[in-house]
Amino acid sequence: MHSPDIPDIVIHRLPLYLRTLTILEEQGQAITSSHELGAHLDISPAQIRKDLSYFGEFGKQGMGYEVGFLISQLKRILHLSHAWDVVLVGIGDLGRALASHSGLKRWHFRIVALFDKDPQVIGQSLGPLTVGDVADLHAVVSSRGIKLAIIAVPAEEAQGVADTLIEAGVRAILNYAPTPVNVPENVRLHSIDPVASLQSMAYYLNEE
Amino acid sequence: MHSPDIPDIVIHRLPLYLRTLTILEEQGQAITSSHELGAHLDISPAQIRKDLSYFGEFGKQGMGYEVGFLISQLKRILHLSHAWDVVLVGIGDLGRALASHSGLKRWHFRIVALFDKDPQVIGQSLGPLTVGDVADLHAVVSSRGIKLAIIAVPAEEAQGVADTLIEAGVRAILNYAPTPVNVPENVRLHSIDPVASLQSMAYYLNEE
DNA sequence: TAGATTGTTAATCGATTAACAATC
DNA sequence: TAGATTGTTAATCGATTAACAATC
Repeated sequence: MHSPDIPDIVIHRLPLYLRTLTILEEQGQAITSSHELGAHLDISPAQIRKDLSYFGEFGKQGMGYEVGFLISQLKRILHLSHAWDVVLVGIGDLGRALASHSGLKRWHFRIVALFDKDPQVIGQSLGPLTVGDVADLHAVVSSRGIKLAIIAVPAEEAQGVADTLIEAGVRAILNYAPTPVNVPENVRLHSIDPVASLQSMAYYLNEE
Repeated sequence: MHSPDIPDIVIHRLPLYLRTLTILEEQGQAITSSHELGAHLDISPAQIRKDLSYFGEFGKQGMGYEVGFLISQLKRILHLSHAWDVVLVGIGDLGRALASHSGLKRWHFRIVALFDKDPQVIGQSLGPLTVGDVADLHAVVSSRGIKLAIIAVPAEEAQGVADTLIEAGVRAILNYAPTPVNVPENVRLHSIDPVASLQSMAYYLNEE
């Protein structure tokens, strides 16, 4: 399918290349170079060329990269050629903000099911969707074959929700709960943790 | 002040240690070990000991680490002994969710000022705060000496807002706008980008 | 052709891990 | 004391960068 030996950090940079290329394309630019991409992203040209070389040859010597072609190749590599269904668990303030996040739709991540455990929240409508009872999470995820999930529940519930999702067939989780979540190694996990980010940034601030 | 040669990736792990230690303390545990911390976080014990050794000696051979002591030391190292004022720019759905984020208060990051450019939003109240006009951003940030900012504006406005913040004295920015933001090297920047995260996770999912 | 830029190799740089003496 | 665990060194591992032949 795909080489399992490509470093994860390389995979993480591909979406950045894709986004910059998309902006260039919207601006009507047909050709770019590793140097130009690197300048936008603060990444060295050599690294960009090396990253791309894991997947093939996409440029022409002396000339650079054709923007539209490289976009199509990156979408193919990242499996972004079709839309992905996503389940969202935890409909608090953050969950609601994510449910209406236009950037997800724009990039063909469709939130197709919402769940919460609070009886006050279950049954509420958000746009076209109705919040389901987390008790039904396993059944819905497995019957619909959903592979991607976003967790926005309190820390205490995150591990349990993750376990249910994985058992139901989810293969990748975006976790907003401020807690470590353990997953088997065949499941991808990204945690988004603004408090941890602020805490590490505080290190670099002088005390007053 | 502090050694500038400590790897950034080490600094990023310290908040994870701090959070796990805090959970252990809440559970009434007085002593822990690099092995136990590592098991919670999926980090090797050797790495935890090495990370801590950049800052001093905090454990006892044969015994481990005193939880409360290590917490206090990590807070000191990360400059978390006092509260930090934070300015939040961009009061959309995500901005509102962040404004009411209890985890920030819990960790003594106080959002003390809100800004937006939309006349419909300016003047609205969120809890104790009123949304200000982004035109006043520079004046408020510089007069209050705010060093930390969260950006939750649309992509097109992120760079301009960042430039204003930095000019007004902000030294670290948590960026939720889905766009690369360039900052001088004496300013810290963390970008939170759920779409990029989902895109890189999609790589690991088989197409169907 | 001359200039530019790719793809790739080898060198460098940096982070992680294994191992163990010190010692509680 | 015996067992356990730290702090640290050296070895290993992996990622980034520099350099350049190939060639558009």
